[in-house]
Amino acid sequence: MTTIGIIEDNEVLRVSWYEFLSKQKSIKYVYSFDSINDAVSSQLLPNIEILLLDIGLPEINGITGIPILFKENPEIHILMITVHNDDEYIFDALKAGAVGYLEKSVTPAKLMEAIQLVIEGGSPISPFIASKVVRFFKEPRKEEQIKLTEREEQVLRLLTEGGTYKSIGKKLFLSLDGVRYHIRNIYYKMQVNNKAEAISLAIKRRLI
Amino acid sequence: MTTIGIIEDNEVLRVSWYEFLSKQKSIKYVYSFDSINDAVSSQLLPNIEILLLDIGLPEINGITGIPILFKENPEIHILMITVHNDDEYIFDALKAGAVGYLEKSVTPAKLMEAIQLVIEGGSPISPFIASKVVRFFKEPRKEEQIKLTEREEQVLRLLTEGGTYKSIGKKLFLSLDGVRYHIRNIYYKMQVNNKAEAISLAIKRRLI
DNA sequence: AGCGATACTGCATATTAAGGTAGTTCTGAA
DNA sequence: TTCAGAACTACCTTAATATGCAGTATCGCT
Repeated sequence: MTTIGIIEDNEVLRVSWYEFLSKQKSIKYVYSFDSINDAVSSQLLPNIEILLLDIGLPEINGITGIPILFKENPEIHILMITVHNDDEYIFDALKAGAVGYLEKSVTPAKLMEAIQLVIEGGSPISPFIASKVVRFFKEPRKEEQIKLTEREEQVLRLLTEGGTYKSIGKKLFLSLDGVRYHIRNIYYKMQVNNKAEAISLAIKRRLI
Repeated sequence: MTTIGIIEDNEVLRVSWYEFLSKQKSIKYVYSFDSINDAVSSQLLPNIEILLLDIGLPEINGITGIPILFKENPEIHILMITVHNDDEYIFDALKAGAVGYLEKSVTPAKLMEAIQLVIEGGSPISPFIASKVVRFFKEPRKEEQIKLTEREEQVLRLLTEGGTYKSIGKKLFLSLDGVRYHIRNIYYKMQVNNKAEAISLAIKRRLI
């Protein structure tokens, strides 16, 4: 038995979801609001387990509202619901801590499936949105991947952690010049000429 | 009408999928192989649009096989199929360019649904796997958020790009000591004491 | 007018880093 | 056996960085 919340400014949609969800036997209560502020001032947020959150809201939009909602209830599971394939917001929503991302056109059956999934600890993400996320990970499969030796990787990792030549040498049982030697080679391979650039590139390209 | 490939070393599974997929009217051909090498030497890869790829394969495993398969057919859509929730491989597979990630326990109906999705450009990812991906994006919440002033952000950004104090000063019309001043404050706020740590943290926490 | 916060500038010093050049040791391929 | 390369060690010079202490200018607030 779950308690669900809805924040959606479109009355027709809000009411129809409310009615639909209220009928489900696995759902105990359904609370609906038309804005973030409305939800917060209702004091009901702490009771809500799963919240369906629209992105396009008046005053405070869904994305910026996420931290506010978490402040009221750190345990809440937020499921974003979006009209168009609001690409640009996906990552912001996920970063802010949303657990899933559905399109508004979702069928009631799929909605219930998604809610069930959230309860079980899954993340419902509609497949077309997932493909954006997947593309995010895809690395330029091209040729010029920077190939570092094992030793160089160790050194680079310690560099990114803020190690000095001296401390790295101590950890890897190398002389100061040994460390220098590797760093020179790393810089050459990465086409950079200082720590800062090396670290940025290493993290961005996930070399470490 | 689609052409599907299967690479799976477990004969029972391979045959049963083969039989099932062969019966589907939306599928033209199904080719099945028991290893990456088998698939490559068959010369059939260029004809395959969607490939179901097992992770646990003999000799060359699924993940390391991905680049090899792409070499034979850069347009192929690879759908990973895994036994256990092989968490550790998800990101590697996505990085290598897989479009989706399903569990072996998937029902035939869901499998067909996934294939259809791939054809339409989506990414089928089972929700429990998606939740791992989602967690990857999640940022540490407000309280630990480091708040930098605009000026500090500018300086930090230039630092991560490999700028020296001198070059940063020139760009921001600051004296060397002006740059120093901001960097001191940045380090204090970030609780670090050198460029390297500041840059790593800045990128990881996406402060810049 | 005085206060505190913010945004700098200046200087001094010790440490760290970058780049050049050169020599050693070991290993594996020709 | 010889040769190349990798993985170091060594030394030198200059540039860049980290940190401490001191001082100034501006702004909003009381």
